Amino acid sequence: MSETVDAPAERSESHPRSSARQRIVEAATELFSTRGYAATTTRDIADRVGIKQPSLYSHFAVKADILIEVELQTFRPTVERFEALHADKALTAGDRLGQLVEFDVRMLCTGSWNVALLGYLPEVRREGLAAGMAAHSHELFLVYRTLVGEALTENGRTETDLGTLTEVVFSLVEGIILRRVHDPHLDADRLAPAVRDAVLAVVR
Amino acid sequence: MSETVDAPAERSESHPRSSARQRIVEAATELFSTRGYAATTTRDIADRVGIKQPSLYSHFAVKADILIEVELQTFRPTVERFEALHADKALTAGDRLGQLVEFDVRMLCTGSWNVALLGYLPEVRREGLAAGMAAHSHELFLVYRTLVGEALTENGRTETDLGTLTEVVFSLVEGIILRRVHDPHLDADRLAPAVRDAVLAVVR
DNA sequence: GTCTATACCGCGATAGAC
DNA sequence: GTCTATCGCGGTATAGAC
Repeated sequence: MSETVDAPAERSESHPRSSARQRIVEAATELFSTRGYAATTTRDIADRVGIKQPSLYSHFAVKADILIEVELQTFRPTVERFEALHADKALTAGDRLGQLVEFDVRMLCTGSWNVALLGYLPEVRREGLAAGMAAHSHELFLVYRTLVGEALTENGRTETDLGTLTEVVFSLVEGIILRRVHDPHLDADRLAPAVRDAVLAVVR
Repeated sequence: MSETVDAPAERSESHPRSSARQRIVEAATELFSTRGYAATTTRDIADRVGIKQPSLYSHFAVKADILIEVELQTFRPTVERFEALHADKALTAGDRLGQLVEFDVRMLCTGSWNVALLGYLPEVRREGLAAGMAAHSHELFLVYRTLVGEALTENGRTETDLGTLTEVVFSLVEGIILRRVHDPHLDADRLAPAVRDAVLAVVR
């Protein structure tokens, strides 16, 4: 569960001299995202890395462990960033909500692949492999609910059902994941402000 | 491609005396939605229907054809309904947009299973099996764009990027599909008006 | 740690009797 | 149209040499 990370800071950018384990994780990230988990074979991954299929098992005991590591490396940095944005009390709640939305949409638009979709794949959820992503998503939902609540009171709205409105805001942001399925090359600079403005209009 | 439907009107409700073919489609709808297409085996489907696996091939030539039929039966009625709502010129554009959103959210919330997710599964898209759903989605997008455009002029807004705003509205509605993955029992009566109000706030 | 060889299983689909 | 039997393939994972 808790894993020590000893790298200085800039590690996840994929050095040219990455370890074999790291290259496996990166190949799997692409393949799982574009083909799905069940439809990606261990041979696909090994081919992409340039090793033979059984060599994967020197680094991971079972296929599912590769997916777990993909999750960890994908969502760890974003969670940290969310916490920082959430805590910056120098801004109004509306500004913090807006910044969070913009950051979130940019993450969903600009990652190399549409990794966020992974947590919604039925085979991933059914095999209980989405625990990390579900936890991340739930934590993020709580942050959104806090900010939406603060923004509402800031705007003098006390009548609204906070839970439902947070669901709507969350739906608006996460919907970007599905948009990206239709168009893999979303323009973050165009969409992020538009979604931010939409969220702020909803809580106003 | 074009298939004659000779049933009177009420056929898709699954009679107790359904044909074997129809029971296959209904079992597959549930299994594909909850386990994914690749992860659902033809034996799974046959077991659910109460026949042996090879008997499926008396009704469908290949597994993919079952998915195609699931798509057809799922999306045909909704498209017809969309057309009707879109064409009702007795209402203002805002009202028509609101009604369309409410209807759409209710469809996404209340179907027996989260079928809409099917069109976003990587393995379905990669094998070119999402054509029907993609066409449905594109057609729906055009309807939304028209209504969003009319609502904007109705509200005196001419400055806005119509394409981007339509993407935002669409994202808001489709995001419900992902919400339902987290919570399969969404309350349509609570969410549909909330999403409608959010959309109307965004175009105001 | 990577390789070759292979075990073992479950998949989609076919053949042919009834 | 459904059954039993089975084929051929490709999946994950292991064994053991190097």
